[in-house]
Amino acid sequence: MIAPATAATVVSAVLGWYDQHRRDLPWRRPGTSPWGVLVSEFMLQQTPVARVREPWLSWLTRWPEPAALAAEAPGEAVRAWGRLGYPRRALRLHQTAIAIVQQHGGSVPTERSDLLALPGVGSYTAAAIASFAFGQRHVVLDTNVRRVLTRIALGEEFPAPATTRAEATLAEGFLPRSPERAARWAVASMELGAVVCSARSPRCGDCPVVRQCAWHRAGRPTYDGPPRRGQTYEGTDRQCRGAVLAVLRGGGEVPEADLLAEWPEPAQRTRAIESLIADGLAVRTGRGRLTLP
DNA sequence: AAGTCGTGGGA
DNA sequence: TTCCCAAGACT
Repeated sequence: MIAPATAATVVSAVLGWYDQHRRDLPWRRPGTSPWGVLVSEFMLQQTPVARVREPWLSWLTRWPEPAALAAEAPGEAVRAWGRLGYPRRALRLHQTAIAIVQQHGGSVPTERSDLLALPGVGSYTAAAIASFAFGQRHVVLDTNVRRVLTRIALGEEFPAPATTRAEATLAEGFLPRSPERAARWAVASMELGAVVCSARSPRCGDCPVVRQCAWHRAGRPTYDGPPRRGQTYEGTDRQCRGAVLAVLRGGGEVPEADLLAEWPEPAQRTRAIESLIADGLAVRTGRGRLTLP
């Protein structure tokens, strides 16, 4: 835990820092719709900010509201997703647009429980949308905030692999009472983690709360917890799926036999195609051809 | 609850 | 060059 007075000091300092140093991101512009916020949150799941900027702008131009996307074939969403990665997110975003139209009259729901029920919206994303789009008071615990709080309050370099309840409790200890301030704290603490308190090379010299940071005070000890899971990619099914989908994104129907015919592992190629179909990211048309859904 | 799911860039 | 990891969700 952390002393309430200390938490309040940290919040004030971080809010002040945010006012001065916040990045100008398109989805933070005043006037961004809840739909715009929702789309940004989908795109930002595991994808860096820099790569989301352009796709977000064109996405919102093409589909300025949920109904516009809902009216499209899912494959259009997958194609427009481009190389953002994890294309199932595009599918889920499309499904979410449909759910918003069918169950919420075309407007992004404001209740956290309703947001949570949308496909592709988990604990973090629901809280983020409710906070950023509707100014509500929620614990918004993403990878940035987890790292910031772990360093400040626990004195460790990295949080545990999985979010614990103790961590959520810790985060609640920082959450300001007023919704307006809580919502600002949510973005601000995320921004601090993204820009200053980064995973690789934290810029403690620029940090507004170095003096309150247990990790810094302890001499920035190196992480000694359980091994952080690596993400080997070369040679995996994911790589193969990505290659298949890249071809399908090119458009048209592709003869399955020609699709990645040169792939070194035929079994893996077959597995990738079947799993993409199972996921709804590809469909077989007549005569053994594959296309986007 | 540990694995799976893309892709690219900075250190 | 290689490695690490980035506003997670889902099973």
